Amino acid sequence: MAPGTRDALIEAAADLLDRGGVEAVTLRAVGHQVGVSHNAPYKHFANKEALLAAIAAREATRLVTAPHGEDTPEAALRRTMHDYVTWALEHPARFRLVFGPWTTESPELAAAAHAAHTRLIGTVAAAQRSGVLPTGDPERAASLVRALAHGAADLALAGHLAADGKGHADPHQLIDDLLDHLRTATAATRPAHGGGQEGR
Amino acid sequence: MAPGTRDALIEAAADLLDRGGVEAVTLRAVGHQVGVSHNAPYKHFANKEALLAAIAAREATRLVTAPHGEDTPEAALRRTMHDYVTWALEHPARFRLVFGPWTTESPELAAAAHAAHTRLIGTVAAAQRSGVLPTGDPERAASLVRALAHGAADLALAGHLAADGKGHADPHQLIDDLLDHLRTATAATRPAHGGGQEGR
DNA sequence: ACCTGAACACCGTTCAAGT
DNA sequence: ACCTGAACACCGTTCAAGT
Repeated sequence: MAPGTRDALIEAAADLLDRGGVEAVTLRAVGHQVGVSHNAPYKHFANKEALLAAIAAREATRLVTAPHGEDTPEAALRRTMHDYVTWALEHPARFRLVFGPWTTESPELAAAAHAAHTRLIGTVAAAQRSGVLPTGDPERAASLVRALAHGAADLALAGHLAADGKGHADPHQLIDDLLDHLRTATAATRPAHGGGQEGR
Repeated sequence: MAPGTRDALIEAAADLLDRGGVEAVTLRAVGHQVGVSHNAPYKHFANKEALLAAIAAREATRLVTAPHGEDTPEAALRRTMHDYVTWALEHPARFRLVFGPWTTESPELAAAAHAAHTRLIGTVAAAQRSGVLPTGDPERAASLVRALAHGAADLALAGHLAADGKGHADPHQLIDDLLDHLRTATAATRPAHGGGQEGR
């Protein structure tokens, strides 16, 4: 498998990223941690941004590859969104790297993001069919749910959510609030035929 | 009024920020644009972050100070959220500065943010009373609406919303979608008594 | 009270060499 | 094919002076 200094560079950079944020990942520190000179990375990546993009691609691929237990459509959607903010809160720097603006075009990163997007649309479409999400373009509904989770996570990370420290607006609560309201709205516009799924 | 090089520094920094993002605002460039040495800013700000915080505070104050026309509660809420994303899309760097993580404590910035938060809660509470938003803690409902607008703006700025270029998920559309759904959900849980407000 | 010039430590990036 | 050392341009920040 060869020594694989390229993987070692990514690993070291990800470690520095988790430990001190994106400002802590410097080519000199990365090289030092791997035991290599500070410009050795240029033999494996075009520049620093390409290295960061490689971290983002690795992380995004892992997220998409992670197994999803089989649940009812609504539970699957809820868990997907909760997992999203849980991951964001645990790994702020990775979150910003993957879902922030991309300065470098990375085919793997784009592919992973597209796969995640496609899977979410499928989950949303299933939830729509089971009557817990309003009908309409599944992509549009997916964007709605995704935008809320993203905004809740981003505001929480920035410290702009719980204004009075009373825990008034936990990101997880906001996700449940949204899905509850959407289910209520869906039930209202549907011709009442029993009350939807009560499958446990 | 004195020459006011402090204000000139803020103005120049904001100009550089709009033009080339936060990475373009360098103390040397700021000083040069004002016609002063590159360490003159240290006579007015503790460091670079304090200068950026001053920009954020000025911007946040302007946002809160901006006049709000008098509308029906629902229209006021809708306009507030649309204005939020319009501003974010027009001034991405300012948006990230004001609503991103604060690295420096700025009393003015905190005060402006608190004022904006308080006003939004008032708008939300009025919308709740008029029956277009679900009842419950106004702060919680405000956070829901705010998180969606923030997430939609942030994803759009990062280029992660319109996946297929078909304009499937415009941030403004998502805001209207959310408020439409919330109104529907509210009408459903309310004892029907005519259909809510049709006040013009 | 405000500003300057030189200096320091730290970056990303390039390049001529080395194996 | 991969790596090194020196060098360059650019940062934020500090400090001894100047007025």
